[in-house]
Amino acid sequence: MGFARENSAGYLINQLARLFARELQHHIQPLGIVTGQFPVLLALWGRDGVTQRELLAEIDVEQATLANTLIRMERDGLVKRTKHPTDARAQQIWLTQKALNVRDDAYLSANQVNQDALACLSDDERALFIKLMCKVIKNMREE
Amino acid sequence: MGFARENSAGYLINQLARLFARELQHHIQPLGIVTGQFPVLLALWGRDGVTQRELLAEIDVEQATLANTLIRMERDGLVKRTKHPTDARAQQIWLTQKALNVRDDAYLSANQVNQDALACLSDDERALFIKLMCKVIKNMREE
DNA sequence: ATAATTTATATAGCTTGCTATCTAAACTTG
DNA sequence: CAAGTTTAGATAGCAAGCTATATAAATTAT
Repeated sequence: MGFARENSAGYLINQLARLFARELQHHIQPLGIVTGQFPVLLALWGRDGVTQRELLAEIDVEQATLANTLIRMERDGLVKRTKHPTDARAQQIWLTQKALNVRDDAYLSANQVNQDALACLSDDERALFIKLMCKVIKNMREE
Repeated sequence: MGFARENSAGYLINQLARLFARELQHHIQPLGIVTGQFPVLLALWGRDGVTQRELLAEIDVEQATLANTLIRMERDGLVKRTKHPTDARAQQIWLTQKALNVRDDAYLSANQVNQDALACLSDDERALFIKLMCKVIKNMREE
């Protein structure tokens, strides 16, 4: 019995995730945003004015992680929060102009990173790679 | 121009990495080890008594990350460090009996997690998935 | 042999993620 | 309506990663 890193899905995925994160970081740093803010921005670019809970439903992180990310995003001038009109516990989260301004460049960056990373694959391989990842994610979520 | 999370390699890989880490965490927690220690243990189970620099050469993290991981491993009774006989700057890193004892169970855990995660794939798909990941990693390392 | 450089490791300070727990408001229910 | 429960968010505290910088020993070069 042994364990070979080069054939361990978990090991490889960890490597990949860090390589992607680093690459994206380099691309979006000039925009004044960081990787952890990306999924939040994606959701809010779709629709803002939502509560933290509604936002959470669209993002695959724990509530505490999102809460902390929002604190940093507010600090960085990416979102503003207002009291919810009817629920005193809740808040509404709004994008600032700064966050709206970087939207297109952020999309471009993310697409570029994905494209460069997968440039070594054929079209078929790329599609298959995505498909396999989705399959495994689904499987692991069900476990 | 848009951006679809479900088709973004980076997004999916981040998801996957977190799912794998969480799963492995659950499996190895009873052994008294945590995920970040795994690569270090793998290397040291192969050969211990090495310096931090030699260890670093086998592990894909930054020097500072390894240094901090070693501090926690020492705290957790997994490694001991002795002065290097001829180089006063360096140290030699040794596994404790505790670390040696969990080796087989740790291998089993990691293999189990990989197997469960990829259980939804056929043998061909599994092999291909691993191959594609290696290819992309290699590509990203070269960039 | 001294000065300059490189090497081995540590430390500071940050982000992103996690679990667990707290507070306060809003519901539910007897 | 008061008591109990659920919900919305915040907070504490940790791990694992990063970059940047510090320190001290070793090596190289003058």
